[in-house]
Amino acid sequence: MLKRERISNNVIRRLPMYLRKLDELIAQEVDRISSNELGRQMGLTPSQIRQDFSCFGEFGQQGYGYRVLDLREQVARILGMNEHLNVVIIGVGNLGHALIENMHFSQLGFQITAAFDSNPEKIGDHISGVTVFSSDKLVEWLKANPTDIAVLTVPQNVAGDVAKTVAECGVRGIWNFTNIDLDLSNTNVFVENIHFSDSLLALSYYIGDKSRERTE
Amino acid sequence: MLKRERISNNVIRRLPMYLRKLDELIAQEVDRISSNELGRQMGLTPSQIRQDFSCFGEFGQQGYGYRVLDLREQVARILGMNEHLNVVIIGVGNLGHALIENMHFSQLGFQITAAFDSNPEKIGDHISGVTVFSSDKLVEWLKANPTDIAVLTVPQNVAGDVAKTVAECGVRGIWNFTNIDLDLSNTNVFVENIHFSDSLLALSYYIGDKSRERTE
DNA sequence: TAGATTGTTAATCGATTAACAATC
DNA sequence: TAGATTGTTAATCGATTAACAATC
Repeated sequence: MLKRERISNNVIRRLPMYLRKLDELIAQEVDRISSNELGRQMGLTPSQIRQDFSCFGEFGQQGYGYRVLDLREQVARILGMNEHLNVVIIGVGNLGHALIENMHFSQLGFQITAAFDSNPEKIGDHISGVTVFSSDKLVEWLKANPTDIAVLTVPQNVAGDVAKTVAECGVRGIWNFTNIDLDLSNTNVFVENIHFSDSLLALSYYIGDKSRERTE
Repeated sequence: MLKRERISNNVIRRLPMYLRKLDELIAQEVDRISSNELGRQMGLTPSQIRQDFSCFGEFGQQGYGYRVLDLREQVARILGMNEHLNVVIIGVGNLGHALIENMHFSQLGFQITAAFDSNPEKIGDHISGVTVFSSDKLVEWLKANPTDIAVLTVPQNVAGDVAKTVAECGVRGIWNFTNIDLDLSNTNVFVENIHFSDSLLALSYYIGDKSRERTE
């Protein structure tokens, strides 16, 4: 029954994992799959899988399971992959460059509409079809071209200011690759962080000698 | 009381956040802080903070709070930042390059000992003091130089093989930047994933029109 | 129809929050 | 000493798992 409850973050974070697995199954030309088999392959319980999907609707068929193509389409839709969200890249250093070249934004349903950098040598460059503009033009450009997502791949020391700026220009989300926690609590902008060092330190913890946990 | 229970992933993932905040407080020359004030600044409850730290020992003082420097040192130790873990970078494309140049591995307590790439033009390069070797030398090199962490910034199509190789050579952790889920379930290697597209899709969900959640 | 598998409700498990005695 | 704040135990909340009637 379609309850309209708030969906937990844990569920949302599993959706892209389902998407990846479903794409894999499609590549293997698997037509249908049960929650049982999907759970086995993904290391989740069948219960959890059925609970997760049931947050969004009834995508399966009793006695049959889920049609892989249909389910994939539903997950993609829920994640907003059909909305052609506009993305700008701010900061075209190695990382910004890497994202433009290697992330398949368009395959995921996004369009990179522009990139910005403050280095005069980079302005006018075209990277995988994306034009690099001067950072000076950022505000003007955003006002003329409503943008959904700003990718923040700038140096730490300017991250806070740039975030504030793009928030004021009406972007709805910031994909933050800097290692600082942006404070945009007084705005409606959603911030998604990729904190590399947090991830590395967690890895470090997990491979560490567990005896170091306790001083005793 | 020092129970030796398994510490939950949620707690571990908060440790690097504490570290960042504590470094910030140190920069502001704050000497002591209560769980109350720390919670206010980080958006956590004081209870959670005290619970988190009490997993590892007794780091505070009743009636006083926590000494910022001491607490920072404890968190750093728990995360393994005093262990000088050895890191190799495999794949020196834009992303590998970006990590070598911009992540301050040594500040976090890691040493990058080598980088590897299959492109002959890159071999012999020095990036921020790190030498790029031929991928052909990887196995030989790892056998001669025990290595804790392999950073996987290679193209997707070789990721699985490279992961298997480094696992066999005895690395303890893989920092996986490819968009595939490595299957190393039959090894002791811990895999930490940075799945860019999962993160972007979650962002997309959260800025999306919530009415799209339900078909009805 | 019989078997399989969903969607959903109920039970369990774990994580967060609250409360408070211990103590600096 | 009195006030503040911890570390820890108990209570609550939420997420996962199990069970099962509905149904394809």
